[in-house]
Formats: sequence, C-alpha cells, structure tokens
Amino acid sequence: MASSEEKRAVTVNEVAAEAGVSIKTVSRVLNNEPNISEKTRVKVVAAMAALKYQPNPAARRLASKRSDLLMLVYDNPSDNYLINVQHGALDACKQHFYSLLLHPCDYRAPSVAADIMQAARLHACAGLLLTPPLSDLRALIDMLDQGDTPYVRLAPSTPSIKGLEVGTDDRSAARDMTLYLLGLGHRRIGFVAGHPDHGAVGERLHGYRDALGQSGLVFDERLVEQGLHSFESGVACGQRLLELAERPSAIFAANDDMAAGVLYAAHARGLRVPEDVSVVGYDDTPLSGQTWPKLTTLRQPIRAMAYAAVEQLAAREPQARVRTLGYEIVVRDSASAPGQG
Amino acid sequence: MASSEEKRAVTVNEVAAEAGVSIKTVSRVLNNEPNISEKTRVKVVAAMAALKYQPNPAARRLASKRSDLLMLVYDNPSDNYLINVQHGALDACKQHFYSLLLHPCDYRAPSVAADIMQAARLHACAGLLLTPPLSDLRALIDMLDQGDTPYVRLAPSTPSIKGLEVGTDDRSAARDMTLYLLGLGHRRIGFVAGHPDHGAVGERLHGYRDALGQSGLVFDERLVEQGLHSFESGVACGQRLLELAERPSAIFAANDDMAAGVLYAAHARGLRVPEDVSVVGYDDTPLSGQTWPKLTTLRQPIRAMAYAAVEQLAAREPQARVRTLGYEIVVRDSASAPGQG
DNA sequence: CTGAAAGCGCTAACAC
DNA sequence: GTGTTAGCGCTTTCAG
Repeated sequence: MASSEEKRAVTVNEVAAEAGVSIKTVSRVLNNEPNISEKTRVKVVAAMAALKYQPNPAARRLASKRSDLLMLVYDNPSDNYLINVQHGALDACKQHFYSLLLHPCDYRAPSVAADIMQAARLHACAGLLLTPPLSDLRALIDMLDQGDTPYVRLAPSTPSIKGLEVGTDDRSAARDMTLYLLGLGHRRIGFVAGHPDHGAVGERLHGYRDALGQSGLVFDERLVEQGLHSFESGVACGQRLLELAERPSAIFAANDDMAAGVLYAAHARGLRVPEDVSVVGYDDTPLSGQTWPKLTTLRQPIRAMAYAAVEQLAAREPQARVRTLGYEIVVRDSASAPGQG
Repeated sequence: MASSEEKRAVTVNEVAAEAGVSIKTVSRVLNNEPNISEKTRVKVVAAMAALKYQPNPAARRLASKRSDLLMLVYDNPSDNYLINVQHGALDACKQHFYSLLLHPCDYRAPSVAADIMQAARLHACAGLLLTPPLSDLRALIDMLDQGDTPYVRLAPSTPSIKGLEVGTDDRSAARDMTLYLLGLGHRRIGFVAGHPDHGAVGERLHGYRDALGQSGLVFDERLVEQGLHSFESGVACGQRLLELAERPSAIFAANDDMAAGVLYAAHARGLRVPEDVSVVGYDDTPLSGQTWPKLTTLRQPIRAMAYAAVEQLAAREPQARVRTLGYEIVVRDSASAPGQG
C-alpha cells in the first residue's frame, strides 16, 4: 500500500497537460471564472478528477492574497456558547470547503483590534466571524470597514450600516419567555442580567421589562441582579434573589450558565425546583439538558446562527446584509405554576 | 489614523536592504539556522524590529512545505473535554506562535485516516494533535509513521514505538479514586464505564478492579454498567444501578458527563447526594463545578496535557517520546461516608 | 559564514 | 475564449 516514494502532489501543470489546455485555463475553472466554453471546462474537470488534483492552498494564497481560512474571533463567551458556535461554523465550513481558525483574544486589551486585523492579514483570511462582545467592538468594526476582508457579526446589539450580521431578536425572545412565566401565573419574577459589555444580552432585560409593562405589572428593580455570564455569578445572584423578603416565585436568567447557578443556589437553600421556585435560562446550551431538573430555556439557535454566518461569508452576493433567525421556548422541567407541589 | 493607501506588507527584501545583507541571511535568522555571526544576526534582528517585519506564512509554506498550523483532530469527545483540550492547546500555540486549525471527523468512516492525512498535507501542518479515540486509530498511526508530519497522541491506550504521546496513568488514577471511596467506608461501589472504543477509558475499569482486589473485596459485575460517555447514558446507567436490590452506596462514573447523568438519576428517584448515595466523576471538566451538588472528581489535567502536547510538537528535540502527567482527586460535595446524614 | 539564482504552485495582467 | 509572461515572498540548492 505505502509506496516508499515521496508522494508528489499533482499540480496545475499536470492537469493542464492531461486536459490539453494551458494552466491558466485550469486556473479559470478552479476559480469559477467566466469566459470558459462548457466543452473545455468539462475536459478540465475530468482531468482534475482523473489525477485527483488538489489545489495547493499556500500557492493560491500567495498569489491571490486570499485563503480558504475563516477566523473565529472570540473572547471566551461561555464555553457552552462557544462550542455551539464552533459546531455550527464547522458544519458550514465543511459544506463550503473552508477551514476554521480559532482566534481567542482579550476584548479589553487596547490592541485587540490591531491584533485581529494583523492576524487576518497574515493568514489572508477569507472572512471573520465575530462573537459577542467583539461583534460590538466599535474600533474593530471601523478598521474592518476600512479594509476588504468580509466579516460577520454574530448577535450584534449595536446597529451598523456596513458588514454582515446574523442575530435573533433578543428583546422579543426575552419578552416571550417572561410572558410564558407570567402565563404560568407568576407575578414576582426575578431577572439575572447578562454581562454589561455584551450588548445583545442587555436587550434581554428590555424584553423582560416589556413583558411586565404589557401585563400591567410594575418593574421592581430589586428583582434584577447583575450577572456576569458565569455559573458562579449565577449562584451569587440567585442567592440574593432568594434571600429577598418577598421571594420571587420564578427567576429568569439571561443565559444557561447563570440559570444553572440559580438552580444551585436554590438547592443550597433547600428549595425545590420548580415546586418552590421556577428557574428558566436562555440559549439552550448542552448544559441546560444536564442539570437537575433540566432547564426550561429559550433556544436561541446559536448553532444555526454560526452556520448562517459562514454561509453569508461564502455567498458571493449575500441575499441580505442582516439576517435574523427565529427562536423558541424549550419547555423542560424547571418551571411550573407557582405554589404547585 | 487610517491611511487610504493599501498597506504594503514589508518583505525580506526590505529587511535585507535595511540591514545591508542578502535576503538569504535574513531568512537564516528567521529560521534560527546556524552559521550566522552574532554581529550580523543582531543587525538583522534590529532591521526586522525597525520595519515591524512579519513574515508571510503563505510564502513560507509554499517554499518550505511547512506551516505554522497545528491541526486538532477529534471526533467529538464530550464537549466539555474538547473545550479543555482547546484551551490548553491554544495557550501553548500562542506561546510558540502556532495557529490552531480544527479538524472534526468521524472515526468510524472508512476513509478517516486518508482524509486526515490529506488535510494535513494540504495545509502543510506543522503537527497533529490526536484526541481519543483517534489517538488509538491504528490505520491513522501507521500512515502517520510512514510520513514525516509530527503528531502527538493524547491519552493513548495502545502502546506504540514511534510518535509522541502525552497521557496520564488512568489505571492508577481510577484505582486511587476507588480507594478514596473505599476509605470513606463504601463497600458496594457502582461503576459506569466509558465508551468501549475509547481505550484509555477502559483502563479506568481496570483501576477500579485493582482497588477492589487490593482491598480484598470481590468484583461484582452487576455493579458495572457500560456507558457511552454521554449525559444520557449516565442517566440510564445510574437508573439501573440505583434500582439494584442491593443498591450501591457510591457510584464512580468514568467521566463527568456520565456522573452528572447519575446525579440526575439519583435526584429523579428522590435520593439525596451524598447522604443517600455518593457520586464521583472523572476529568474535572467545567460541568463538574456546575452541578448540584458539585462533583467530587478526578482531575485529569486535560488542559495541561494539551498544552504539553503542543510543546512536544514545538520542541525540535522532544525530551521524551512519551510524557505522563500527574492527576489528583478534587474533593467537592458529591461524596461522603455512607449513611451519613 | 554569506550570497546568487532558481523555483515552490498558483493567479494576475495582459496579449492573441 | 484562451494562452503567455511575470511575479506573490519566501526557502533552497549550491557556490564562494
């Protein structure tokens, strides 16, 4: 099986010879350029197949300054979130023959924007995927708009006029979830807000207030705690909320990690969920199916968003600059009517 | 700030001119080649710094057939495991100026080995990181040994004579954890085994038996359930174990996801953990700190292993072909003496 | 110890 | 429609 000879990769030259055309023609069909007769294109394609030709990415990149690399830029949103983004992006990459490069970074570093730009230039990236909070980093967006590397912002919260966007309507989603809780009969609903730097998550608080207003309830700011996206911050916020003299009968956390933290805080106080207190999360990350009880949560289609983001990048002419994906409430076991044994 | 001119990247030529040497000399210092006088090296380094020179990876790759890309090859071990591997690998990559490429695949596909080889060749990868179960895929290892792309197997279970390895002593670790439970006073300890295709995890069952034998207890196969690494499989195994006429007083799951599943099964039966039954996991993934109660688990330094793996690849001459990292029991709240209120 | 010349495999301008 | 000629920015021979 294994030949002792070095496996020489086949090149355009050999394909050209096999097909009886010039290398430029081969290059043309490779890049789907116009001005090729159907007849020659078929010949070339056949030759490529026969020789099992695989274009050399490095050569391509050097000559064209474009690669098949997509860079996923993130600053450690929750691991659960990240892994979902990766899954979605990877699926789409496979589909479109891209490779995915990981680029973690610190969004508070003064040089992030410049660092990212440089990394993108060095790898001649075909596009960038920005996850929150980087999708709202003005300095970065501005530099990106100056250059010509396409990029897509995932779940952005600040508007912009250039650049691709893929998101959901966080505000409506949070409103619907709150309405769901209200529909169950809850009247005092605690809210654990997301990290202040993550814009889209701020929208969730607005949605919560919308639902309250729409139902004629007054907003009580003691029922809102500022979380930081982490499990630990969820535990802390949950504790404070559950210590309140007038304890909320339900708590809505702006992401699943924090909801799991609230669950923990409830258990630690000997409270049963959902009998004594209902808890709901947001995102439908894997974690939400691995807690006791399983979390009722809001499926923000993270994976689908990442998939769509890559497709936006892949499309020569994106249908729309901004795409908004739907959401749905995933009812599991952590919420019920108040006071129900 | 933003110049309207295209930013021309500086090249070796300019550095060479600046330093008053030939481009070959610049190339030499770039690649740490020997035979350079300290004096010229300093001159060149200064010129590179002054011009803020950044070598072009594509050009380098094309000329040398080596890149700065490391490929992480995996077939979806648990998300929690994967994310830890990524963190560790990424840390080391930053340190050694590598970039990380993700390469998910299906280890049961007949063509995996060939696919991986091809991807590695296309990207001219500087090295491969194989996670279980791919780290034990004979067909792949054989092809890799034939070629000259360095690779490192993470937590391999089958021996080999070539190739780098980084792992822990799973058998001893599992033995120690079992001994810990035994030390707490447990006598009937259930075991949820890992996926049969994941070799290293099989070692954990051996360790469990070692501890039993060493303590003069007889092995009871009814206490062993075959899991599949997933939370759901943990729930199923937990249910069966907890339904036993002689219910085990402690359950040791071969990974954290399954341990979380056992926790779920216990709660579902109204059992308190650890009062009614102790549960311990393995891996110390993020999940183990996010359950109720928090899982006592075994810290297999996944992150450190991945870090070490990249360092092995980075080192021109690895100190040792196989590196074994230590482990430790992380005592949290899910295990206590049996029958203790 | 250093340099000149020749590509790596592909795409970009232009010709035809 | 198609081919020719140059490079992209770097590493490799191989001389000195």
